[in-house]
Formats: sequence, C-alpha cells, structure tokens
Amino acid sequence: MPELPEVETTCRGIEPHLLNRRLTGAIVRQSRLRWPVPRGLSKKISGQTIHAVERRAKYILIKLEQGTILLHLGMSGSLRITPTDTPPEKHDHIDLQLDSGQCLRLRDPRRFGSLHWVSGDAMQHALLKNLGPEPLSDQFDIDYLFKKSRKRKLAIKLFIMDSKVIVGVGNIYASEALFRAGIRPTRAAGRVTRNEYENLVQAIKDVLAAAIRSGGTTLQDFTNSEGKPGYFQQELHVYSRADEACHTCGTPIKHRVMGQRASYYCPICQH
DNA sequence: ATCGCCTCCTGCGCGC
DNA sequence: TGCGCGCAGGAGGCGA
Repeated sequence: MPELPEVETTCRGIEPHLLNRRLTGAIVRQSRLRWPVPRGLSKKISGQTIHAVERRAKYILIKLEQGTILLHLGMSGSLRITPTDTPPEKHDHIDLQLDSGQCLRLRDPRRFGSLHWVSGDAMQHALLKNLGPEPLSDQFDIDYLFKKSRKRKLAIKLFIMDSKVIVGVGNIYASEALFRAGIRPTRAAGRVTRNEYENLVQAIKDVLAAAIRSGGTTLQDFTNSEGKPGYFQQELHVYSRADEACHTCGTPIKHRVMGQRASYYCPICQH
C-alpha cells in the first residue's frame, strides 16, 4: 500500500536508472489496470529520451521529449529496475524497456494502479489539475487548511484524505497525524479550531517527512529490490492497533469504519 | 458544492 | 492442518 513517502522513495530510487536513457519499447502483458493501459504505448514512447522523473501526489511522472507517462501504484503496485531478459513473475504487468538493457517493471497484484499516456502538459491532465497542494510544500500551511475547512461538515479524517484539499495523506498517515495532533477523526472539519489545525499541519508534515527519511536510508538501489520502505519502518501509534494500549496513556485504541475505511484513535488522547 | 457510496482486484487473516 | 469465506484498500465517478 504505497503511501506518499513510498512513492517519493520509489521515484528517487528509479530516477538514476531512467534519466537521460532512451526508451526502446514497452511490453504490456496485462492492460486491465484501474484504467485500460493505452494501446500502442510502445509506439508512443519508443526512441524517446527520459528527461525527468517527478512525483505529483501519488502519481509518478516520467517525462519524455514529447509527452509524459503517468503512473499510479494503487495499493499493491511496485516498480523495479531489472534486466529486460529477466523472466517476468506473476503480476508483472508492464515493462518499459531502456537502451541500457534494463527495464522499468511494474508489478501490481491487485491492479488498482494505472498507466496513462499524456501527450500535452501533464499538469493539465484531468487527474492532476484539480489536486490540492503537496503536504510538504509551503503552500500547505495553517491558513490554507483552516480556511479550506470552514463550513465543512465532513469528518476531519476524510477531509484531510480528500485530494482536492491536500494530496498524499493516505489512510494510515491520516490516523497517525490525527493522533499526534490530539484530534478525533470523527470531528467535523469545520469545527476543528485554528490551534488544532496548527498541530495537525505540523503532524502531517512531520509524519510524512519522517517516513521519507526512513525510506531514503533503507533504499540503496532499486535494482532487484522490492522497493517497499516506508511506514512500516516507523512506529505506528494507532493504525491497526485496535484494542491495544495507547502508547501515551494505556487506554485501548478504538477502531471504527469511516468512509468504508478503517480508522483508529485513542478515546482519551484525542478530543 | 458537498457528501456518501460504489467499484475495481487479489492476498491474507480468520474461523471452523 | 486445511479450506473457504469475506474483508481491506486508493481514489475516481456518480447519484442524491
């Protein structure tokens, strides 16, 4: 379940293998992902040099001379760099072949991931143009989140998971950030105070930055690696800890479903 | 505009 | 021990 820190780590891991390399083709073994993989992908990308590898939200942008490959890892996707002649394993759906003899291989058992081809300005793509700010950017600050939240009745947890509000806060980090900030996930976003948002913004930034740091240190090389650093490297205070003792006060952690998603909180520490 | 619910898919955990 | 059932999960899309 790649969250933003894992996507960021993945980007950094694959970038050195891709930058300034020429694509020689693509193999699509399974085109039924979250959205159909575009037909004729190989033709579109062949011969093009990779100019940049970037991340926006949880999307990975592989920028070519003419156009951009837009990747999303869904919840079970992973990327690796491997020699093109390495036999694909189960769920290895797509290879992007490089002139180095290696390929970028997408594995995604649950197929919630996606690959789009964007011929024009990638940021104007429907999936990207309405996204909120990056959580680690300066645009994401107390004023922004506080103003955005006024009159919103949506639960604060669902509010911070809304990609139009802010990107990259997945289910795990939403619970963890709210615990750090001492806010109950069920509170209406519009009723959370400015002071609480101050704590929450900091908590979101801290928790994501810490995860990226731990990901960055564990990952030496994406060749043959699983590329799965991230949240499970750091201590989780509430996520997946139903009925276990709160690390702060010892009270059993509560579990409830919000928006068809598991939520966890301490009934004492979070108000 | 806002919100809740549905959907895609498979591995895994749980219960018997 | 082995089997089968049902759930989890990112996020767009749609209906209310």
